Amino acid sequence: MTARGARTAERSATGAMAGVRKDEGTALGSAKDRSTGGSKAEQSYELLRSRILDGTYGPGYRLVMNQLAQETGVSTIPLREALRRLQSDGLVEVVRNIGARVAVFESVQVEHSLQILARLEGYATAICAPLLTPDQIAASREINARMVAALDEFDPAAFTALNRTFHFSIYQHCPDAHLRSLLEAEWARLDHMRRSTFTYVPGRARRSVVEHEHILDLIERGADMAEIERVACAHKAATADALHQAKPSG
Amino acid sequence: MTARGARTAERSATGAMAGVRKDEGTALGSAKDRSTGGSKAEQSYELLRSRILDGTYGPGYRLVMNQLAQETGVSTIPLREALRRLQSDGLVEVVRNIGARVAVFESVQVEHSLQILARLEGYATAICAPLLTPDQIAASREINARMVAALDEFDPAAFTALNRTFHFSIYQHCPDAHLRSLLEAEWARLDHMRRSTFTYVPGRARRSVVEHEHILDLIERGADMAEIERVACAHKAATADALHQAKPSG
DNA sequence: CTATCAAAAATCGTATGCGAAAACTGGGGA
DNA sequence: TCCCCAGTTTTCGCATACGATTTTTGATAG
Repeated sequence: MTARGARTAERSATGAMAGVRKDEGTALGSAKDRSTGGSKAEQSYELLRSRILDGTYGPGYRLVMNQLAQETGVSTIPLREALRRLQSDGLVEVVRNIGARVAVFESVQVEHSLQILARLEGYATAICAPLLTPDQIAASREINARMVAALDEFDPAAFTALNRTFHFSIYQHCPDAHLRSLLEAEWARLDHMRRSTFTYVPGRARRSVVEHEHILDLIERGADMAEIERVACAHKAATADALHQAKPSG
Repeated sequence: MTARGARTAERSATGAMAGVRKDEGTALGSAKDRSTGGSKAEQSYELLRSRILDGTYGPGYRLVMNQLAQETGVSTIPLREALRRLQSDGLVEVVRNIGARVAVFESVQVEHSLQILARLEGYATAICAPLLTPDQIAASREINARMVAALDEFDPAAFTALNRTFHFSIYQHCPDAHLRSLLEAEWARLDHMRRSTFTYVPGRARRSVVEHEHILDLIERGADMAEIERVACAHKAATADALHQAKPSG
């Protein structure tokens, strides 16, 4: 081994993130952009991600680095990193020497993602259940009530958004940060996929809110974690199945 | 479509100047390496990842870009991408303007990861079960037999490696590529974590191979997917529980 | 001897520029 | 008419260089 690297890994074992707060500097990105995030790579990642998720860059949209650089005012290097991260997230597909484009999903993958999410969410819901305070349960119940309202107003978009908010309200304090991260990534994928193939099974939403209430009841009465997991998993798996029934063509 | 026209690449505002040519056959830079491994970013990713997973770069090891660049012969740009991807994988922690270091895990996270893996693996095993041919089942059974052999020879490392091989032999043909990707990432995390806190519960391995056989039997006789999922999930969750019992301090 | 501050070192962040690989386009031959 | 091939264009890949920020250290006052 090279003796040169002997001084590595010795410094500052604490290494915690320092709360830096330094403004002033480059002329390109507007000042507020920097305050929100950190590096331009980070900002670019957030920007591209939000644009993909809100549909500005639809499925199949080609993300050309030079073009994006000119558009956002940053150079290609931060954009490259952002695209790589989005690639890891599964939101864009990158081909060497060809380019990157927003991922295109087939409808069957929505079901796949829902099934994966069912498992993760079931587990997360179960381990978070004993940690929830009555206040938090009430807040979740209130979100569910707003879902009913969105349903009455025939607002599928709001319903979907609230659905996500509902589930995150349950496992937002999940002790396993990695699990939270996986859930967020999977929800993001799902949100984007639903933009590709807009899927909405009519009868499903009504049952969904009923199941939400059931889950909350189980949590409230301190039910067994295994049962909560089973119910929460079945809840989302039922959505996947409903989708499968509605679109057997794939 | 619409994205096609607005390009205006705007290149080569500069004429011909400073034709610097570099032709050094460095460690990663030789021409034939490109055909084998892809881009240098990809190669760097694979290299760093393998070194982290095989323990060359242990937990907490500081990954200094300049040093890595000098060591591997590539510039910092591909290394940055590699580190970002490893960050997404959860194998390294990157702090802005500070540096990257190999992630350090607490023993409780091994249990968390095992629990997550249990859910994903249970589902994957279930949906792959009807797709397995008798030959493939026989191959999996043979791997399980080698696990028994490793157990008789008191070779925990080989046992762990075979355990991974066994499970991948079942869901290697999983129709959901994303699920495969998640499983691989989670296994990688787990492999690395086990390097941090070497965990091995004595009695667990024997039961593990028995449960493997049980899972194979269920697959062979075409059992219900729900039952296969339940058993496969319980199999790995039992490992997590065994760990929890053995180390209540974590 | 300790605390504080300034200068220096170390490290990351990103802009610029050039080379290389793939796609596109046009012309020539079967 | 269709296929093949060479030149052009577009785009990514990455090496270098410089700027920004953080940490460390050495000197100095208390």
